[in-house]
Amino acid sequence: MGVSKTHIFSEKHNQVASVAKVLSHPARVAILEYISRQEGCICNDLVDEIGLAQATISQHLNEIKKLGLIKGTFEGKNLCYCINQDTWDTLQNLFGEFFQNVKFNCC
Amino acid sequence: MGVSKTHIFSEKHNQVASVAKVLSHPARVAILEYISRQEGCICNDLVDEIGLAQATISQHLNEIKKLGLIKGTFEGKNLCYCINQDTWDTLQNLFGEFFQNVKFNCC
DNA sequence: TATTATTATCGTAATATTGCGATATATAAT
DNA sequence: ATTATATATCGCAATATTACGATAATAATA
Repeated sequence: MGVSKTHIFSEKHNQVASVAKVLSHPARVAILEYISRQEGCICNDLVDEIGLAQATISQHLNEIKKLGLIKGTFEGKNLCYCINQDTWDTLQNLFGEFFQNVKFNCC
Repeated sequence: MGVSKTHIFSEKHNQVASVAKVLSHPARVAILEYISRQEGCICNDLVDEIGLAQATISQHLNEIKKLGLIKGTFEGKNLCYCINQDTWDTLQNLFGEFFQNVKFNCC
C-alpha cells in the first residue's frame, strides 16, 4: 500500500525517525554543516556550494526548518540561516540516548 | 527528476545520510530497540511485537542488516538477531561527531 | 525423506521523495 | 513606485519507499 503506519509506533520511535529522516539526505547533512561553518549563511551561497538547483535547496532548507533545526533572519537583502541551538541540543540528546540505550541493552 | 545526486556529496556526508536513512523509519527504530532488549530476538516475535506483516518486517530487517547494524545466527530453528556492537559503535561515533561538530561551529 | 515452522524473496499497488524549470513573492536600493 | 536580487512555491516527471499476499527457501524434527 505504501503508506507508513506511524500510528502503531511509540512517540519516541516516531521522533527518532523524524530526526533521522531529515538527516537521511546528504544534501541536508551538507547544508547543516555548511551553515554551521559560516556565521549566518546565505541561501544563494548554498546553491553554489552544494550544486543543486535553487528550488531544490529551498525545499531541503524547508524540511530542515520544519524540524526547527535552523532559523532564518533577513540581513540586508539576504536570508541568514543559523543553527537553532536549543533544538539542536534536544535532538542531539534524543539521538544520543537512543544509540546509548540500544548499545547498553545489547546482549 | 527524482534521483538523488549522491556523487556530488562528500563521503562523510553520504555516510551520515545512509545511517540516518536506516533510522528514518519508526519500524526500524522499534526493531533495533526490541532486539537490544532481548538476548537474541526471533523474527516471528517482531511480527507480533511491531504489528507489520512478516514480509514487511523481513524487508526492514534487511535494510538494517545491509548497514551491518545487526547480525543473525540460527539457534534451533529460529533466527536470532543481535546488535553488531562494532558497527554500532562506529556509526554512533560518526553520528555523534556530526552533531557535535555542527554544534561546535555554530555562530 | 516428509512434515512443520520460520524467514526470505517476488510481484504489485499506493504513496513519498528528489529534482528542476517556471513563476511568484519578498526585500533593498534607486 | 520601479527595479534588481534573493528566496519560496507550483507543477511535473522520474525514482524510491512502504506494505502486503503469495510463494519459495531454509532448518529442525518426526
